[in-house]
Amino acid sequence: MQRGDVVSGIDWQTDLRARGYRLTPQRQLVLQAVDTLGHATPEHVLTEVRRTAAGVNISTVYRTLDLLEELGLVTHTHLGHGAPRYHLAAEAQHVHLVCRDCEKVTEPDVSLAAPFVESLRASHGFETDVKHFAIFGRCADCCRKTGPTEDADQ
Amino acid sequence: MQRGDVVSGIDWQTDLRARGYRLTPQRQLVLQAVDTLGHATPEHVLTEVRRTAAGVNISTVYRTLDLLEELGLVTHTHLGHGAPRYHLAAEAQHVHLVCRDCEKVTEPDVSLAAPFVESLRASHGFETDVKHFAIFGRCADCCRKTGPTEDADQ
DNA sequence: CTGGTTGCAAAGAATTTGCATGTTC
DNA sequence: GAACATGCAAATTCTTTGCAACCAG
Repeated sequence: MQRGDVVSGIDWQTDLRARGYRLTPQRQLVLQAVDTLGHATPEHVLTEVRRTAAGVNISTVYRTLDLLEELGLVTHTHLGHGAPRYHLAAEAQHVHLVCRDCEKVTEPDVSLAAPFVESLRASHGFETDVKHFAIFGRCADCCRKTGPTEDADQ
Repeated sequence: MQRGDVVSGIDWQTDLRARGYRLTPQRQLVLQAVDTLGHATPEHVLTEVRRTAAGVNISTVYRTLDLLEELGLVTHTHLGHGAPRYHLAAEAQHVHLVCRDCEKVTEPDVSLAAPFVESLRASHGFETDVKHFAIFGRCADCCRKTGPTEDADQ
């Protein structure tokens, strides 16, 4: 799956209509922006969309993101405090390591979490939604700067 | 460490004063409420505090939670969408499994995540803050009700 | 007494909603 | 042309801030 494949594909447009929704420029642009930006906030998406269509309103972005999520095209992740981050569902196969100091986000492949996901299933019958998964801590760079594990758990 | 030990202890009160802060009824009550309630929102804390002291203001709760966090007495966790949840730092030795359907929170011991934390350290030099860690998915009960893994990753 | 704290009200930031107008099918 | 979408403004929700009155040390 490559960047752009989902957005330009007609599958989702067909599905959209099949459910009684309509295809609008705003919906195409929002989906495009989510694809282009990576984990973007609604505000980011708005800014990107407005580069093409200046009149688009923030409430349309919120409504459209909800719709695209309902259609299964995008998902959101909570990276902490602020606004939720949206990305294409198709490219969500990574976990998010968020540094508490520099706020950098690293995205290792989801397979890294597989043993952990499996242990949760075995011990608690819990089916982990890795797409919604954010992991907080301190990145390697910041560990080096701030000194060793001054506050880390474990 | 038992419930109440931190709140009634004089260590934090000494530390508070040593840093030039003052001991007020509001601060004691907020700390007490955090202890009593478990993972509570600021709004929950306010309600609990007002059972004893009706005049306390929400902004005092926010300010006090920030202060207690700075002192290392409480921490907060993001369980998803809504407001952050506060609990005593001393009793934070668990991870949070949050069910996307029923929103129930299960709190298995932090040791369950130890191998995963270790693998992140080894592969990315990332020091995971297990206290800030929320894991989304579907709990065993909801898996049973809704049918098998209709949407789980992996 | 002196400066840290609080309550109150107003300001912000993020998100949602009502509704008239506009657009897709 | 009818129903769905959008833009706009107002309402919500959550949190922060300015400031005068208050109170802990």
